[in-house]
Amino acid sequence: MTYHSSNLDSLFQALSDPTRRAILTRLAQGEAPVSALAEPFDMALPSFMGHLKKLEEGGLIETTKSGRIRTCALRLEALEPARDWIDDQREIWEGRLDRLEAYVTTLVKKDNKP
Amino acid sequence: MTYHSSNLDSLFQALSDPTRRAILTRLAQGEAPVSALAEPFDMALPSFMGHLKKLEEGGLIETTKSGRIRTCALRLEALEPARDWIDDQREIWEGRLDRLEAYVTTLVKKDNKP
DNA sequence: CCAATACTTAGCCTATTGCCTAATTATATC
DNA sequence: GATATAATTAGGCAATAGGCTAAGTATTGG
Repeated sequence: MTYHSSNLDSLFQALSDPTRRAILTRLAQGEAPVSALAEPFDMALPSFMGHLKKLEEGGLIETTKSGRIRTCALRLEALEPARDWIDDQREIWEGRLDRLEAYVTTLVKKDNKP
Repeated sequence: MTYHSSNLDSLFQALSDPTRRAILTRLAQGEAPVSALAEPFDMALPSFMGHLKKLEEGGLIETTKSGRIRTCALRLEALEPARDWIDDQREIWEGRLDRLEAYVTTLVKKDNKP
């Protein structure tokens, strides 16, 4: 059984921290340099950079450095695989119900045709 | 700034492991006892139980014990907050674009009415 | 009642996470 | 060219994660 899909690991992992989700929400309003991003957080800069690194590993942000300023931008499309996985679960679940329904229907038909 | 929302933490955390996602996918097809669930995984039972515990903490499964058998069932609705959070990000993003669009429209109007 | 079954608990191990401070490096700015 | 600014690197620390084995507790079937 192949139950690994490396992207979802780092993606969900990146989303599992409130600081990181807050960063994403901030970036959903527009890109920003590291220091401006970090400002609202009561955290040393290296710690904050660690979060940015996790977000980048998860593909959720993209950063570019120009001069001494590194600018961070959201990569919204990176959320798609997460959303898709969640939707897939519902589909499997609903598939299950459909099958159960089909099965029950079969039983009823048998009952009505003895 | 309140950037904490404890549920999403444990929810995304629970989803960040391939073994746990595989368990959920299995459960989307129907509930199952622990040992049957564990069978496909090359892992000691206590380790596997650790994953079940994480899933339960994230609200993703519900377990009930009857006799010596513990049955696990998926709680699909627990995925909603994750899905909602993801959708919210897109909305914020789109809101940002709308505002930009409105701004550009304003500029154009100004240009056309000197 | 005895043994097999199905978990549970306890304890140990290594790697990762999340946070820190201090020191460096690389630009700007005066 | 000296100094401030923006980020980075290095290293340390406690807690959590994810795995293990071994031993313990209920239940159930013979």
